[in-house]
Amino acid sequence: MVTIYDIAKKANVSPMTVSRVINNSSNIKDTTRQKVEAIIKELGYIPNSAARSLISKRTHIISLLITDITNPFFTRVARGAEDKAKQSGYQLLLSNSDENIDKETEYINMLLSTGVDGVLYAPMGDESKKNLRTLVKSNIPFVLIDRDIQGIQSDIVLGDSYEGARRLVEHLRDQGHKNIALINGPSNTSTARERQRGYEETLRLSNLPYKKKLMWEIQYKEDTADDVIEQLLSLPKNQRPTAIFAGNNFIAVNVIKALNKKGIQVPDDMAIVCFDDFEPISGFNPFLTVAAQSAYSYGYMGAQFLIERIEGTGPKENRRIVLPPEIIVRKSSLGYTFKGRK
Amino acid sequence: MVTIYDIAKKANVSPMTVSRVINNSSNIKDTTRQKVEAIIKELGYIPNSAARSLISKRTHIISLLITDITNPFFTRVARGAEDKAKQSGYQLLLSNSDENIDKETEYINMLLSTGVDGVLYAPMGDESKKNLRTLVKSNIPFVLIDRDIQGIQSDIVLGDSYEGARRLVEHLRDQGHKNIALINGPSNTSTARERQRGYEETLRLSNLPYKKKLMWEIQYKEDTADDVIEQLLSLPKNQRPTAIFAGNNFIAVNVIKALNKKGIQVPDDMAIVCFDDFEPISGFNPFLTVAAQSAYSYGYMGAQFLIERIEGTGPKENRRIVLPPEIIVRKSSLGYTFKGRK
DNA sequence: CTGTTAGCGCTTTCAG
DNA sequence: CTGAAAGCGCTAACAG
Repeated sequence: MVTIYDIAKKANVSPMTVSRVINNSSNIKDTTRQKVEAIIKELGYIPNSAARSLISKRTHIISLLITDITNPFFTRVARGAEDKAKQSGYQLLLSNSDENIDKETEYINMLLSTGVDGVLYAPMGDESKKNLRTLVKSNIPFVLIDRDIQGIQSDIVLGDSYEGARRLVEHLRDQGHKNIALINGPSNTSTARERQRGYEETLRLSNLPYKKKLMWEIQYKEDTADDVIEQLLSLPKNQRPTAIFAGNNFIAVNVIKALNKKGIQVPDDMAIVCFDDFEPISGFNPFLTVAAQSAYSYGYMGAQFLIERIEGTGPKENRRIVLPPEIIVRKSSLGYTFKGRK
Repeated sequence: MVTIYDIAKKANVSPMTVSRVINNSSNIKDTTRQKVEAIIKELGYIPNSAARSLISKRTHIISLLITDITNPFFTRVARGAEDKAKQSGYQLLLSNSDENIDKETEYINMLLSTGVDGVLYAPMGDESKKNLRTLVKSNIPFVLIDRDIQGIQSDIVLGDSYEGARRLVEHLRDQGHKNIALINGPSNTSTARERQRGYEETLRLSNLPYKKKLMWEIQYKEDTADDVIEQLLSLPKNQRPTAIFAGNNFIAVNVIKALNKKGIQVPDDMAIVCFDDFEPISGFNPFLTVAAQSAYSYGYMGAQFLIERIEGTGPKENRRIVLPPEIIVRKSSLGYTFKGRK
């Protein structure tokens, strides 16, 4: 391994001078600088970042803690975060919590000992609060993305789940649907709660009575849609839903699969809408009507805010960015059964 | 920041004893260990990994260098790599080269200075050789995934592109297609070359003459499919393809979009097959006939081999794992035009 | 079983 | 503009 001492010896200067050259310090004679730079190149010297971190307390690594990179939503969050990180000279550490609080906690501990400069944090749910408290105690900057946690002060970038839900349900209503079911994600996430609020509010304002029997809650990751569908289909004909609002894209997929098993076709026999688009596939064989979120921006802006916190630029007050979802109407909510009934 | 000195003072032992406790060294009196551990917990001590790395030359970070996390294929590679890394106590640094050699080189330089323990490397193409040489020179272990590079010695995990191509083209032939076009990725990747070889070989063995005019090469990331489709459609009727073998999933999507612009419907007017599935969406609205690769395994096994290299376990000889693709026949290659013609 | 010493590679501080 | 000394937090090597 080449060190500044090797460079120094060969250049007949002190290690300190080499350090100054590396750090682009001013107050260096041009000829000295050139001589040193030549030798650095010649020997292929690379600064040892462990030694630097030991002094600077900075690693230039930020952690992206999400629930699952495999979800196209988070894939794009990751891409946005990575692009911004790279631009600013940071690297991105990837962690999947799998919506599991223990796994999340394990990662938090790994992150703390790795000494990341900050955490871009999509919490699995309200239980994440204890992990966030750990970060606060350790003085590690973080920015929340996608899901809000009550009582935690930080910058946050998320989507308007309430508004998206409202517009999705309005769309179903406008298609003539009366019995609209909600199959939501777990209510320990702010997004699920907001989506439910939007759902209930829209039904209320539309004079569509909402019934507990039409409202279900399942996990984002485990597929337990079969049970729910079983229950929904066993309702008396006049109460049975003709449309389903799924909490997110994965739930929608599982719901559709469960429906298909029962011989129910989407959209002919059942309309489906959900949150989160399926890029990049949605571009060519579009099927699901969705409230698409600017996932890339969540990552990009989140990383930007985080880096500003790390570097001490950026405002005193916490920023809260709420991005509007875009409703994209596709086949899954445009069945034949209700066409023209409006 | 809490250090071993703080712990030592409070426990009335030497820093070295604290260090031994942290590292689960044997030869520690049980009472001492317990006393120290209690204080570690009390003060919330976390070992400083920069200081450790400075001595051990290990960061317990491995880099995943891929072309684009946004491609579902690489998303799953990443997931596999991360799962294995976590199991073994490593963290994963994410880097997207975007099929761009300069970006890839930039990342290699960042990695070198971060001091990662190893690189799980999906090279953008043959140009990556110079970056691989850099790693070799710096003595950083790496494992290749997905794409092979001539003249580089290392463990490698990849798919059988030749075999997959053969079987996709045979499938098209069996559907009655005579004029089968190839729209391949850039020939500076081993995968594209192998797929082309499989394509040519199958046509030859099937006594289907292959023509230069039916063979095209485009980028994986830039969408230049429109030009190619324009050219293919302008061929005289008896030479015009009725089926297209696309080099990968992204190319297939762009090809389908380009066809649609021209009013050509898939699969009725044109059959399409390609490499790489579109998980997780393929599960419910399946459309493309594909040669699906075990992307997760590439990442998982690749990470395993890499960690074995890092830790000096594992065999002397380089391992070469070639995983067979699975052909999944779906709508996109089952059009009406040729049905029953066989 | 425990402690002392030295040093990993770099930068801060102070002196010239 | 340049250098010497000290130390970041930890552990290897040796001593007891």
